[in-house]
Amino acid sequence: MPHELPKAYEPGAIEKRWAEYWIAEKLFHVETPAPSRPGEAARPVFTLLLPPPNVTGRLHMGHMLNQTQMDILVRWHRMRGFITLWLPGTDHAGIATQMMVERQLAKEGKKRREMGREKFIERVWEWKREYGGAILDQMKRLGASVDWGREYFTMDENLSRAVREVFVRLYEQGLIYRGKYIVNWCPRCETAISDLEVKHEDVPGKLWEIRYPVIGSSESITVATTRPETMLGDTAVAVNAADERYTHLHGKKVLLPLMQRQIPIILDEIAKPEFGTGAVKITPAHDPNDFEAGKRHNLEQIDIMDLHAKMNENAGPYKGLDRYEARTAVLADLQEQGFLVAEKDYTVPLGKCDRCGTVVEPRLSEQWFVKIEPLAKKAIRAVESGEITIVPDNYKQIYLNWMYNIHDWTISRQLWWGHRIPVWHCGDCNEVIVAREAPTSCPKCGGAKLEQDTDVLDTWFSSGLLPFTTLGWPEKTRDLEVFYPTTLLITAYEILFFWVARMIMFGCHFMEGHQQDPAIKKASGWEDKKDDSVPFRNVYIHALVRDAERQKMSKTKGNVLDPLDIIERFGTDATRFTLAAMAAPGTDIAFSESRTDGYRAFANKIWNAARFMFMNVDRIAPDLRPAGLPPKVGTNVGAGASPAQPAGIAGFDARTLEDRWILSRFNRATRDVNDSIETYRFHEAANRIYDFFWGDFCDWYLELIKPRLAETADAETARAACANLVNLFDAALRLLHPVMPFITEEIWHAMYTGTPPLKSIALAAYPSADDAQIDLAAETHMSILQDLIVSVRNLRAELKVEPKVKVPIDVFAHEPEIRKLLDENRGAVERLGNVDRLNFVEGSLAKFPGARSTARFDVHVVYEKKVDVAAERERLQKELEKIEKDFASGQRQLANEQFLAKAPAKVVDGLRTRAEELKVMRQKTEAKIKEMSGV
RNA sequence: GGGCGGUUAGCUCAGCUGGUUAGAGCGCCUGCCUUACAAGCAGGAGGUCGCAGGUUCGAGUCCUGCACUGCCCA
Repeated sequence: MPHELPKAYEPGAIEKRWAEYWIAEKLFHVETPAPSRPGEAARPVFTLLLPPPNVTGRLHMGHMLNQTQMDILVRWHRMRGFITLWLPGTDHAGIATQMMVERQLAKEGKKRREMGREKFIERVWEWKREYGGAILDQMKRLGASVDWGREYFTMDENLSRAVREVFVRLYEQGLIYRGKYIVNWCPRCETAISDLEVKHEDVPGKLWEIRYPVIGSSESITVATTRPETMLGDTAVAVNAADERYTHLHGKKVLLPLMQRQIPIILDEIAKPEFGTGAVKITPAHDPNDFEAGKRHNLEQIDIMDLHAKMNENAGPYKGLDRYEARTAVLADLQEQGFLVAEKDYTVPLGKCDRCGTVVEPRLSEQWFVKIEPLAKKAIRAVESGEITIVPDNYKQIYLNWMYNIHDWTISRQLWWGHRIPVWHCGDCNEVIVAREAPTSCPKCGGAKLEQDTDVLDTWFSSGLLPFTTLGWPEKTRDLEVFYPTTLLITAYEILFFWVARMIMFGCHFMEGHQQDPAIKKASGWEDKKDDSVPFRNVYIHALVRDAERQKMSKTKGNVLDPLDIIERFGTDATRFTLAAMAAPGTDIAFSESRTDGYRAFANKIWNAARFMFMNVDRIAPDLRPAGLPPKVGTNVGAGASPAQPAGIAGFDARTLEDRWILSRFNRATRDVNDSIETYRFHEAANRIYDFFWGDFCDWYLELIKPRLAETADAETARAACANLVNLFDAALRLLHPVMPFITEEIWHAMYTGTPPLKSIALAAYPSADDAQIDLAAETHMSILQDLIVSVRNLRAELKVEPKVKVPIDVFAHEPEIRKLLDENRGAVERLGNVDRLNFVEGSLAKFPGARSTARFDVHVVYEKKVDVAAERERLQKELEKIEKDFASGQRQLANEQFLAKAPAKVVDGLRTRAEELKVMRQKTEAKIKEMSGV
């Protein structure tokens, strides 16, 4: 069957088709492996949890980068014979989802509270069923080779049960408590949020100084504040005991303006003498520091706002005003009554809700907290001891710093959508009942008036459990034995604390004592790890994707790139390749479409190389198939498959210089690519493949073997060359597959004309390097040959030889070996240099105009047209200067005894060789300049 | 205020543990529709590696200071 491939690569149709095929064939589904039988070797395991995107989310460039990197590693491991499990799922995203549905309701003129909790939640589920799969559908377009059969959602019943189990256990262990504290409150979302969900921002604002009259004195104390409205809730003024300005006022009281409340002057460290007037107002119910100070001094806590941040009855005449209206009113009244001393410009730090941008209000409220220190301790140890590795390693220090300074975690949210806290309150005796399942009566008083806590848990509370709950915890499952700890987590820096740190804390706590199946652990290379409680062995933090101007992408700036749009225009493979090629660890990616365009061209290049191959196969050997495919290497189903695979390229018959050369280059590239992927150096892997495929394979190898494939070549030669081409191409496709899965799949299937030995190239073996196929001599020789051809082309351009005119060349090579090499490959020189005939001469050609020299040869293009003497001399002069400079610096080093004594022999030898070459070059260049000056 | 990064070609970026001649893509210039590919081919120009010191036989790479710049935390 002849191969009919369109002239240009069109990714759209091909990619969609394969994405669907992979899912329909369940290629990436992993059955739980049974315990290995005695004598049977266990297969290594690679497990990866997909950071669950929000159900409300749409795919963005960050997801795409993340998933590209994960997919590269996953496909690479799978092709290397690992049992490779990649677990996909979505996160219920409490606040975001609730907001989304509320917005939808608002359009219908409905409100959440009028609707009632149950109906609202039902509505959210409806929403989820309808739209919740959107982001996963988008993922499918990326080709992510996840196990769709194991897809999870954080609100699934089994995961929810695990959440309750965790809550109850932590409570029983004294690690969850309830209390009235100052928390970050979002008045728009009407819920408490954790420290991490507050984004700090410095904005220009004012600092007001307010005078508080001292009772029984004509004096006043002036305090400074950026939030004058909170004075309504002041219950003290603090001064520093060491501040002599106020010594005489110790023990006195002030009269709070507007409220006419007598409040004490207290002595507390919170007042810093060097700051402002040295006196500060204390509002325990509206500021976290004041809250602490209030506790120290047993001050009254006067809450002056409601949950919408509007003034309540405690704010007296200001009741009903929103906090900013109240500020204006308070300032006006203070001014009028003569208490406002000054107003100064000031930079005010503001905390905003991460979700909705509303300014967060510190609010006194009753919340549930996780006592974090005991959990943090284990999580610190796991990273410090190296049981978990974080790459790049500067994030290790960032993680540890944060962990050392961690605060208790507010886990309750005043939302309806989420895991409802498994706590019931007895209406009769106020007993608090913490239970896995809803109790029917109060264990204390027997009453049946039980009401479940109205709060839900922070979404991160449940996602922090995923590494083990997705594998069946709290049951002791075989999945946990096999796949836990997961191998790797790849995620963005942004959620290092939100998610990564919490997974580590929960994992180390709840999986303490867990042991991975020893045979699998050993096979996977984790023998030296002691702790199997960790949620993952490695963490790789990937970079941020920015726009081409290095700006962070944001909706407000309008510079957000939609990956699907990019994919539409350039293809998924090209987009993946771009992200891979730009993903140097630790560096943000300035995504540029011109790069993607370049890699689309790369895909097209591959496509056309394939067309060339098929054109020849169809004519020369239609029955030809790649050789040496080992059976079922990457198959994911059960055990039995062997990761053993032949290294190098099977069935490659290296007959000529270019054969030996390309085989060597391929093995070298393979070795580098494997090393790079192993160490998350995706950019190196991508660039290495690119250079090999385009620079070596297409630019040189294909051109060099054309004569062997030509119609005039003899059948046996042609068939052998064709076989090499096919085997090499097959190996190159496998090498590239993890980065560009679609085009490689398409061509690979075409190579088998629709009847491949495996369902997918994704299940074929990944190439590994065979050192025996690395051939230094071939690489050196080839590089001399390339030098000669390039020199000839260069001279032709310089002499302005008509493109179609073939010219004779003279070549001088003083080494017989080089002469032999060039003689044997004269055909290549003649064809690729557009040379009429290559003649060897006995003397140096360096002095001729229209000649080029290297240390190994001189070449002269015989052409009547005169060179531009002035230009040529200028060029040579420049070249000579460079040679002199290099030579001089080399000589200086070689004359230095310290250098000879201390530098490694390899470096010294290299320099000596180089010096010899430079000497020759200098001589030749000088001769030529001299000759030209004489003309 | 504390911490972490960045500064290399016109643009966007590589350059790992210091070691021979600092690379790529895009852009630019010149010439080519050479029967796989004009999304291509061939050739070319373009860099005092932010500045100043220091360590070293040797520094784009390590150290110190400075300048500019970005991010995170409080």
